[in-house]
Amino acid sequence: MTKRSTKDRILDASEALFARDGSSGASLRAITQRAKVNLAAVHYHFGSKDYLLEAVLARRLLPLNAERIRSLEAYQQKAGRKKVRLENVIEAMVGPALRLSRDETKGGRIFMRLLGRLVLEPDARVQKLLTGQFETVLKKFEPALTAALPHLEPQDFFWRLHFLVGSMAHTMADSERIRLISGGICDPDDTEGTIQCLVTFLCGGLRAK
Amino acid sequence: MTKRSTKDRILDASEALFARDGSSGASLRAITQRAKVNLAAVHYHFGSKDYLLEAVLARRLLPLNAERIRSLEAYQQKAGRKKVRLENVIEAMVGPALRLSRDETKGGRIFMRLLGRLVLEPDARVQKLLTGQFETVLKKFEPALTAALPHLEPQDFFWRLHFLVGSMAHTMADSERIRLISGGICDPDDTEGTIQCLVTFLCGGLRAK
DNA sequence: ATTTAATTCAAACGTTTGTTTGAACATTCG
DNA sequence: CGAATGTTCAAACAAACGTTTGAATTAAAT
Repeated sequence: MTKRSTKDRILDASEALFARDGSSGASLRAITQRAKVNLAAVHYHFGSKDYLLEAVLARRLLPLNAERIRSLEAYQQKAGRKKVRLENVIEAMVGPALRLSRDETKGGRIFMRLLGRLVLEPDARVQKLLTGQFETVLKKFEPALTAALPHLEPQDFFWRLHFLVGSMAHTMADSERIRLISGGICDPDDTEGTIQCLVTFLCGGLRAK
Repeated sequence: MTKRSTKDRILDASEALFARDGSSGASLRAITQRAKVNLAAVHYHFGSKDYLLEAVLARRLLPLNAERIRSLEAYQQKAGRKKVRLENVIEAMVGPALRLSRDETKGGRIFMRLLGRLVLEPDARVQKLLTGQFETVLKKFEPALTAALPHLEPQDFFWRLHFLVGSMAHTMADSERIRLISGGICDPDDTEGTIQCLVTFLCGGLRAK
């Protein structure tokens, strides 16, 4: 067994503690202690606490969005000249994210909780990074979405996209509450079932009225 | 003009800074400075920083949930012996919350951002307070909801309720991003328009398939 | 093997943190 | 009035914070 590098151990520990305690609540001392690494290693490898947070985000966000786009393009190719079904567009958008959020080997659940917290953090650099990522994805998805929802006014279109993001983010970030409030009826560990349920809900909402 | 009491000034300042910087990011010194109050006043009036946070929450949550239940009961009375329409049940659930979130005189926008942040905070006391509040509301709404959605399996029912909470929370907490990503097309200050748009989307999703 | 560079480490830096203290001030009540 | 209670205040507390430093150690290159 070859043990993980210092950098990776710091990233893993940061992800976990940023998610649990928030970006200001998690201290570098707690992080380095968990990573079994010297305190100064953070500044040596990442420069500062802020840059460390950016690195934690980039490590997961870049592959995720690449996978979303890849998935959409696969559906587009399969559809050939016809337009992609709404269900498939939505699946390409929320499927990869939800699958990542449930993939423990990639720290998914933890990362998604962190992401959920950061959405409301007003730190300028973090916000720029997040909205930048979102716009990249949106630009790729917008044509397919409008094609699948031709009757929708622009105003309703963007609002419903906003609602979609809310449902998706909430489902990814908070996977245990649903088990609690449903009295165990719903199982968030059934990833594909959750995705299908979410896609159905979202398509119903997007097509409403 | 009669100026606000020390306690209220502390609550106002705490709400704003907890929302902006997080519960651990906001320092008591920043809070008391903003409130124009002595540092020790927090401990005198509230006991500790943690109890202060609880007080900030209780001040808004208790009236909000009372208003939700009041609104649902008004619809039930108007419906008489018939069951309440789904649109009205949802309006009673999300309407008061969204109206509060847009009511500047009650610090709504600020409070909702705080609420959005706290949902993912694992602090035990905060979590107990939040889920307790939610369960109180759910218990009142569940009969009306299942009556309006008779064909829905329990599993789908709870999942969709979960998605609903996500859309609602996201819309309440983050009122400026929608303006940004829509290029100004959507106006989050149009409270009633937003509510109607959200209700339509949610009912569409809840009734899907 | 010797030099050079990359990495780790313990220790300390100056701030800022939540909390406590005891005296000063204000208000209320007998 | 004076006693008593409620409230504010400046100052200090120890602890924890992010960051820096310079020497010790390891790895790579010559």
